[in-house]
Amino acid sequence: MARPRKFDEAKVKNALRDVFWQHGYDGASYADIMSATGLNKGSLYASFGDKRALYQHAISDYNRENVSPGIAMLRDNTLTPRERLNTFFTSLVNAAETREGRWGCLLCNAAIDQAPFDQDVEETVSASLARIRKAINYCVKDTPAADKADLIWTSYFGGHVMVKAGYSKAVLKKVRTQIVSLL
Amino acid sequence: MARPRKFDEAKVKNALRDVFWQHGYDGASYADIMSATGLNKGSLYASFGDKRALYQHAISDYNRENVSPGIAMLRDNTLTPRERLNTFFTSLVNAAETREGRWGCLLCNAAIDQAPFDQDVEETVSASLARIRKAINYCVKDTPAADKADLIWTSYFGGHVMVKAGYSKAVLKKVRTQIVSLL
DNA sequence: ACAGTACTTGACCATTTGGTCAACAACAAC
DNA sequence: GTTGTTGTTGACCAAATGGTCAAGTACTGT
Repeated sequence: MARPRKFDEAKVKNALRDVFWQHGYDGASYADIMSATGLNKGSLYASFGDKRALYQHAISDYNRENVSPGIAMLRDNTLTPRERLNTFFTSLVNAAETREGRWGCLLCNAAIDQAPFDQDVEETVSASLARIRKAINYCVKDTPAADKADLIWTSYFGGHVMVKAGYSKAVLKKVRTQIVSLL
Repeated sequence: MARPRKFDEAKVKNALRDVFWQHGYDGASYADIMSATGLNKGSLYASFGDKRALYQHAISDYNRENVSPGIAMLRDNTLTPRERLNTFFTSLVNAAETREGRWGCLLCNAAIDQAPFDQDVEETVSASLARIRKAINYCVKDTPAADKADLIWTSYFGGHVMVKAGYSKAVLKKVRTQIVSLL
């Protein structure tokens, strides 16, 4: 059954996600991708397809490893809605002070620089945003903020724009406080 | 005193702003820029500088022509705060259904795809975001939403992410309703 | 040991990228 | 009309881009 793969697929996918997360689609060249994954173009093409396909893999990976845990937390009934929202927006506060944080949110980045030019990306991204929207809705549905779910939702992504713009932790903390005070 | 310029500087700057607004920094090639402005590289270099400088001009133009009027409106005391916020978020609703609207917000786009890699862009963009923040603060300072200004602020930019992701008018209308209901 | 198969490598390709420059053109001052 | 200055043009460049492929390699099954 032929020569086995030399690389760890999960690690390569993580590396792929990180490169695109950090540099965006246009900003990530094959030079970047190759050095991040440790594979060269031939192998990448054989295993995953062209650059667009690599990007899609990156988004899928982000959904699985970064988005889904957040959604699960928002739906975790062992915590109060307030605790859940607080945790959710704390990830934003922390983003403002870590190196990875400055990468922002891959969904947000993809929405802005690729969704208008690639229908597959648009669909994947908006589906994922919709999942988050529903999770927030679920989280606040029995609270005084039940009718403000979409406001909370958009504000989360707006916060990621602020992180990318270089705003400090303090500003994001204010946003978190104001969100939590809704319920 | 020598040969006069053949082009209308204001028109060229508008064209410049639109190209970068629509395609982003990396996405806009000189081919795009030349056909949009009607000038060729030599003239662009002589008049404005390199590509980075062109981008800076685009952001300045956006600030002057697109951001400042909104800020003036938010500070217009002849309107009620509710009217002002409603108008501000209506621009978001309208964005969701026009072609230009799908370009999103240039500040938002610049924050995401260039701010982390270009300190000048970061400074220009975050200064502009700060102006908007102050205007919203001013607008709501004597209302029940006085302590929710930053929430309104981030939510506005989050809304632009949704527009880019392809969300319909209906969703943005919900956000607007929820914002206005804060005061 | 051999053959078959799948993975890996790096050289190679056409195209596009941002950027430069020498030649030319159009005006103002005299 | 001549001169000096500035604007415009398009050919040109090196570097980088995404993508391909023939050759070599490492494993499995027999």
